[in-house]
Amino acid sequence: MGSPLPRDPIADAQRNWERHGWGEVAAPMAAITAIMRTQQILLARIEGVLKPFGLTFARYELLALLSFARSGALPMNKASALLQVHPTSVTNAVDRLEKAALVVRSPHPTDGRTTLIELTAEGRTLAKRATTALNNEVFGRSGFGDEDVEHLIRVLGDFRKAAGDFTD
Amino acid sequence: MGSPLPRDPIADAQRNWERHGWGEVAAPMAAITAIMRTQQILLARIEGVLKPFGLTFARYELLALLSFARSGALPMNKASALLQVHPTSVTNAVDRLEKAALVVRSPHPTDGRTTLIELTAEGRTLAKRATTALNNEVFGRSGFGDEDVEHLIRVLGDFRKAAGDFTD
DNA sequence: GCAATATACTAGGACATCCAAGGGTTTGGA
DNA sequence: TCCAAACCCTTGGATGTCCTAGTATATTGC
Repeated sequence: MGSPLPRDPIADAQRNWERHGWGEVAAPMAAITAIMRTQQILLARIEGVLKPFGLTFARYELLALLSFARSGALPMNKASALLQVHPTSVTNAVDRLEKAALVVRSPHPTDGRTTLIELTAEGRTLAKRATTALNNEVFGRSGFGDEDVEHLIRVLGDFRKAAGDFTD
Repeated sequence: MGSPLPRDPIADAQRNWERHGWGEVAAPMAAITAIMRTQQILLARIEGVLKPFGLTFARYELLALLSFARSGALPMNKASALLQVHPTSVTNAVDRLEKAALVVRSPHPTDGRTTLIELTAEGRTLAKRATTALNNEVFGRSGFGDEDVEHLIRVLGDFRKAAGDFTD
């Protein structure tokens, strides 16, 4: 999107924070800002790999989730909970996936309120192909060292748990 | 948005990856997914704090950036580069900030292509108040330990540099 | 058994991000 | 000098996220 900057803008922000008397929180501010930016970079890479498949990350996540469900189907509310996104976001993703014939909506057998999302054969195939691409082109070349990966999993896991994501 | 899950969905995904023969990349996948989710949680907290000020994070970042510029003004392309977002995102943010009378657009004195964004008095005041709130309610209570913060800054800094964000 | 409450999904709206294109301004090489 | 290439900002369109209702179906409690 732009050429490299001569200096790290987040390190600069951290210095500005310190210079203005916020030294106490300058480091956490920098860490949080770095997380935001890293997410942006990673998302762009992922979307780039998924584009040829006609998928976005949101839709891919749903496909992948369904592909791991024993029956290949899940209630929408379950998907919303597991993906940790708003129910309307799932509705949105399912609308588009259904248009692409990758999933189908079907009524829940016993609960009339619930809608099941079911993977189609094409959906399952595409999920597999997209997963291979992502693993080869993004996750397999994350740029993070093995130790850093372990550290990230632990630190962010603790954070997410403290934030109320899960009990465990 | 939902109540806590009984189990960590990312740890489950990692197990699924391993179970399907992707053990090599399961850990980086989990780390990356954790970064995405952590960003989502942090963004929600930040937006929650900024809402009373009538600000979003994107607009706040622009205000904060301007407040650190000596003259309180910056060219739009400079802001785009420093915030590392697409130029159209800056246009969008400036449109709204200008409607709220927090910034003003003015022509660049020597380059007719460039537009300067300038902080108004209210903009400067609001930036200061919002910064205090964010520092007290988010950055000051990040939930990350001091060592983890240092580690995050280093690891993500290396990642961003490798991704081409800056030279330094 | 029936009304009140809780749940599930969807429609509409506000925002943010990016990409593709278009119009105006500068710069640089022929 | 002058025109093509480069640069800057904006408009319009596609997506995604969330929130706030609104409708339909289940569950609960009296």
